[in-house]
Amino acid sequence: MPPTTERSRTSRDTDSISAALEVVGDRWSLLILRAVFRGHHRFGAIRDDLGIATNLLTDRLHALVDHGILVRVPYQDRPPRHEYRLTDAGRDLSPVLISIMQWGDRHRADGIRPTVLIHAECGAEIENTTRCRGCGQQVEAQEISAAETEAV
Amino acid sequence: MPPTTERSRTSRDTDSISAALEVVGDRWSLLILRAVFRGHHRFGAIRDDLGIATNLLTDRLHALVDHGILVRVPYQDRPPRHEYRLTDAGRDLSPVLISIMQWGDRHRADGIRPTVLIHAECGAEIENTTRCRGCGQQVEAQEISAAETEAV
DNA sequence: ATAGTCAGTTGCAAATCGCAACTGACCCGC
DNA sequence: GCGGGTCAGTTGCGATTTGCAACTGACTAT
Repeated sequence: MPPTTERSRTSRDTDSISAALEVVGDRWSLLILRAVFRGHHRFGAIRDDLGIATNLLTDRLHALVDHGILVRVPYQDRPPRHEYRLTDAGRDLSPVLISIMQWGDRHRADGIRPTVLIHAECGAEIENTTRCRGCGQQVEAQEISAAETEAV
Repeated sequence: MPPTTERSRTSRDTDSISAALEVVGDRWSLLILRAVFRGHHRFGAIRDDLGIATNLLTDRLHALVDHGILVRVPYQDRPPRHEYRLTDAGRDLSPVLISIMQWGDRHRADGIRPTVLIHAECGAEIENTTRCRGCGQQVEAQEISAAETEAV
């Protein structure tokens, strides 16, 4: 007999998008990570970059550390101070940030000029794409289906 | 004289990531879009897929329509009923969803098997990558810098 | 007439957010 | 050794947003 819960099971409980959004799906976490990607590693620098209330910043930083996205590394002893650095899992979020940025540039850019990312090693432009491993083509949402469910 | 505001300007006000997150940066919007991508186009279907409270679903759907991500199209007259379909801007969010999904599969998958997306036309696997337009290499976060700011 | 579906409203309690003020450990100049 | 400044937070509290549950209104089906 399958386990019976009070409420019927929804796909919210069982998939990786929801699991990811539990960690970075609030109003600040991705912005904090963006700040860290940009080189703001200290409490005050992130606060100044974002204008976030300090109690929220404290909470979010701790949560991101707990979830293994940031690490807190000391940079001086007296007084004890630390900075926040990305873990591998944190760095792996860069495609999320970049795809959001690209969408914003395309569909929300009201006079803001798009951010251009550069590959440090060769100076060319970086882009995020969703493509087919087989034919190499960039694919549109309509052409996507899932192995088990219907799409995405 | 430049316009003076009460609080100093932060990067939160001026970039496309924040602009995008204003639209899809809450706890439900991306999950709703995922449901629509999966083929749930009607109020009840989305509600059942997500287990979301109906007042919130009403709000979010209206907001997504207002922001041009969904359209409300009638599918019957008596009683008047509509379904929610993706606009081009909405479909362009698929890379965001896919990159989040891939991250979740890599870093949050506790026994959940990863979702595999298939290119309908050729049957091969779809993946989201961040790569350099010049050298074609897939790039890591460390290798990225921005044209004007420091990174991402 | 009665029940059921669908797409919401409405009311209200609980959780979260955001501002502002405050703390505590320390450094620096004098 | 005292006042002023920095840094990284806490604490208090009102405002906003969520989440649950009950209810409504337009219809269909039996």
